[in-house]
Amino acid sequence: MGGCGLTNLKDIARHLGLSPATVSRALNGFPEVGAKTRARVLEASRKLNYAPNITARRLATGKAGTVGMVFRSARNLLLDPHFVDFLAGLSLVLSDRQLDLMIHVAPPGQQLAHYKRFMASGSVDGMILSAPEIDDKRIQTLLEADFPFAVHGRSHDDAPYAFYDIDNDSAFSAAFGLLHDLGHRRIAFLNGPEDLAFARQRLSAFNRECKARQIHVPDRFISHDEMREDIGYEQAASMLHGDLNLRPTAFICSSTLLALGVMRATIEAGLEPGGDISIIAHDDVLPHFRSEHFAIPLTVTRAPIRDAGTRLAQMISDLVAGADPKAMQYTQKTDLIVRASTGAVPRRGDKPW
Amino acid sequence: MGGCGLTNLKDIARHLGLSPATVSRALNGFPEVGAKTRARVLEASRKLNYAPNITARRLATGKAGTVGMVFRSARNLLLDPHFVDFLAGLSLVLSDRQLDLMIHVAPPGQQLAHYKRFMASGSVDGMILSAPEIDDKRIQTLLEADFPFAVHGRSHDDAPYAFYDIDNDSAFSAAFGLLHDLGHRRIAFLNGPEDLAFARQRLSAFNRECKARQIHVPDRFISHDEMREDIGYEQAASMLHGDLNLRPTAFICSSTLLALGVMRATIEAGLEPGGDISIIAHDDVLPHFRSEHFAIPLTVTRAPIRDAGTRLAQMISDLVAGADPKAMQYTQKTDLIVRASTGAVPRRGDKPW
DNA sequence: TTCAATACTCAAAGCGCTTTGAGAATACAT
DNA sequence: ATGTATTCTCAAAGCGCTTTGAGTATTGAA
Repeated sequence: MGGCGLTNLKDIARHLGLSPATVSRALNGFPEVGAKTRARVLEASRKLNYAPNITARRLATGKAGTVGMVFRSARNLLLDPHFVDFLAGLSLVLSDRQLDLMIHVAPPGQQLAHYKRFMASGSVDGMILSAPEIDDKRIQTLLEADFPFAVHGRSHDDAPYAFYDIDNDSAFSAAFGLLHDLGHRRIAFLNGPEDLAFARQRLSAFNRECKARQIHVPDRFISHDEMREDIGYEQAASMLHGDLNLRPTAFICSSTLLALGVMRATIEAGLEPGGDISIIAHDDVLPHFRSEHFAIPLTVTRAPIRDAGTRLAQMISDLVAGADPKAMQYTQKTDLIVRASTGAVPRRGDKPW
Repeated sequence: MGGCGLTNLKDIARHLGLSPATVSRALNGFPEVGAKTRARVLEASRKLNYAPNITARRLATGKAGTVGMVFRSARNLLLDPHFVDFLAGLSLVLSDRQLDLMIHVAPPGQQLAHYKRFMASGSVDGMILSAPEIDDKRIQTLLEADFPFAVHGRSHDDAPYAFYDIDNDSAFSAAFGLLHDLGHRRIAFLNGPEDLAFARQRLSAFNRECKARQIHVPDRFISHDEMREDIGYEQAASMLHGDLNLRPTAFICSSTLLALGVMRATIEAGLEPGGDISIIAHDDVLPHFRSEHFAIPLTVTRAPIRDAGTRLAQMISDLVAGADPKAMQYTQKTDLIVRASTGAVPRRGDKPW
C-alpha cells in the first residue's frame, strides 16, 4: 500500500462489497447514494480509521487545497516579527475553510523564482503575497498567468487585484499633523526599506505634509532600512548628535520597533521622550509586546496586523473558488492613539536648545 | 490540461517524439538515457517552460516532499514570537533540501487532531513538533504510528526520538547560581506554561538549586503563564507589592519578554533593575529585539532559537530519508552572559528595605 | 557473419482518488 | 402485466507522473 495511510478507499469498498465510486460518493455527500448505504460507509470509514489520500484527491480534482506564501527575509534571513500575528489570523481562517498553508522563506532576490515554482508545480492553487515592492515583478507574473492571489499591501493605487492594505496615507498625515499641531517643525522620519510599496506610500504622505506646511526636512532626517530596534537606535543617535538647533524634535517611525530604538537613543542622549523629543510610530499591534507598555507609552497610529491575516485568508479562499479579484480590495483606516511619547515642542531656554 | 501547469511531461514527449518514460528518466538524471537525448529533453523542457506536476509526482512516488508543523497558539490564538526566527532557520535548510513546509496553527486542545490529519492524509512525510508537553499525546501517537518526526525540546529525559533541546537544567542552575553568589536569597521565578516540558525542566532545576542551597521560596514567588511582557509586569508588580522584607530581590524569567515586564514593574515600583532588583532571563535571541539593547542590558542565559530551526530541519530531512531517530538527539549548552540587570543584593539601609 | 554484451527507448501498469455514462433494482402508475 | 420514472450502484476512464520489464539498436568480440 504505497507509503501512506493505512486504509484506502478501495479497502473500504471491498470490505463493504461496494464499488469505490459509491464509497467516494457516500463520503463526499453526493445525493445519489442511499441513506443506509451512506450510513454503512460512514460507519466503516470511521471504524477503519480511513482518511482520504490528499495527494490522490488533488491529482483527481486538479485542486491543491493549498495556498502558498513566500515570506520576504532580509539578506541575513531575518523574518519580520509582525508576521507572527499575521500568520495567526491567516491560518485560523484558512483551516476553517479547509485550506492548507504552504510557506517558503526567501530573500528579496529569490522571491520571483519561488513564486514561479509554486505556480508551475501546481502545489498551490492560490498565493498570498506580502511586502509588495513599487513595481513588483511577482505581481506582474501572477497577473499575467491569471493565477489567483491576494496582496497584503498594494504596489500602487488602483491596483487591479485583490488586496488588503492599511491607509498609510492618512495614517502618516495624521501623525505628521499631530506633531505639527504640537509645534514641531524639525521632524525626522524613520521608514522601512525603500523598495517596499508601503514605505513609498508613507514617504509621499510625509513629503506632501511637509510641502503643504512649508517645512523643509533635510535628507539626513529621513532614513530607509529594516525596521529593527537597533536600526532605530543608530539612526536616532546619529540624528540627535549634531548641533542643538539642527536636531529633530520629533520622530515619526514606520514601526514600534524603530520607535523603541529611538527611545533608547533619546534617553542615552540625556533627553526625555515625550518631553524633549516626541515619538510617534505606526503600530501593527504585536500582542506579545505592546506599545502602551513601553517605559514611556508610545503614541501610535494603529491597525492590527492580524486583521490583515484574517481578511486575506477570506479573500484568497474566495478567489480560488472563482471570485472576482477586483471586487476584493480593502483599505483599512488606522486609529490615532495619543500617549505620553508625544508632547508640545520644548521652548528654547527650558532645555539646552 | 487539467487545472495546472501549461506543459506536461507527455507534451514534451510528443513534441520530441519520445516516450514519457524516456523524458522522465532524462529529467530525473537516470543513467540509462543517452547524452544527446538528455540534452534535447532538457532543452525542450526549458523552452516549453515545463515544471513537473508536484501532485502527480507525489502520488507516483508515494513521497510528499513536504514536512508539516503545527504551531501551538494560546487560547486567544497568540503565536509565540520566538517562532519567527525558528522558522527562518527551518525554512532555509528545508528549501535547500527540496522539502516544502506546510504549517497549521492550532490551540492546545486541537493539536492532536491536526497531527492525525497530517499523518493519515499523506500530505506530509515527516513532522516537526514544538512545545512538547510533559506526557505528550502527540508524541505517543507519532511514535506508535512510526511516523518520522523531530521535536523541538523533549518531553522527558532519554526520549526515544529525534530532538533538539537546549540544556535547560544547566542554564537555570547557572542563573540561580549567579544570583545566589551575588547574595540573593529571595528569588522569584517567572516560568512558561506549566504543561510544557521545558517549563517543567526549568522548574526542577530551580527547585533543586533551592534545596541544595537550603533556600525556601514561597509559592507566590513562582508563576507559570504565557511568556508575555504584560504577564511579566503583572506578576512582578504583585510580587513587589508586599512587605519590604518579603519581596523578592531577584527574578529569574523563562523569557526576555517576561523580563521586560519585570523591568517595567520594577521601575514603576521606584526600584532600580540591576541595583535593587536583579533580573536574569533565558534568551532565545530575537534578532529584531535584543536583550543587550534593553534600557538596562539584560543578563541572560542564551541559546539562539534559529539554531534549533536549522538543526531540526536537517534532522527531519534525514529522518524522512530513513535515518535512525535515536541517533539524532542533540542538547545544546547555553551561554551565561552577565550584563547590567544583575548585581549584588542591596544591603539593608542603603535602600528602603 | 554471428553471438553476446551494451546502450538506449518504449509500452504499460500503477499511485488512490473522482467522475462520467450506463446499468440494475426498486417503485409507481397504468 | 407492462412501461416509465426514480433510486441506487458500478465499471472504467482518467489526473500526470514514475517505474518495471521488455524490446530494439548499436557496438565489440569471436
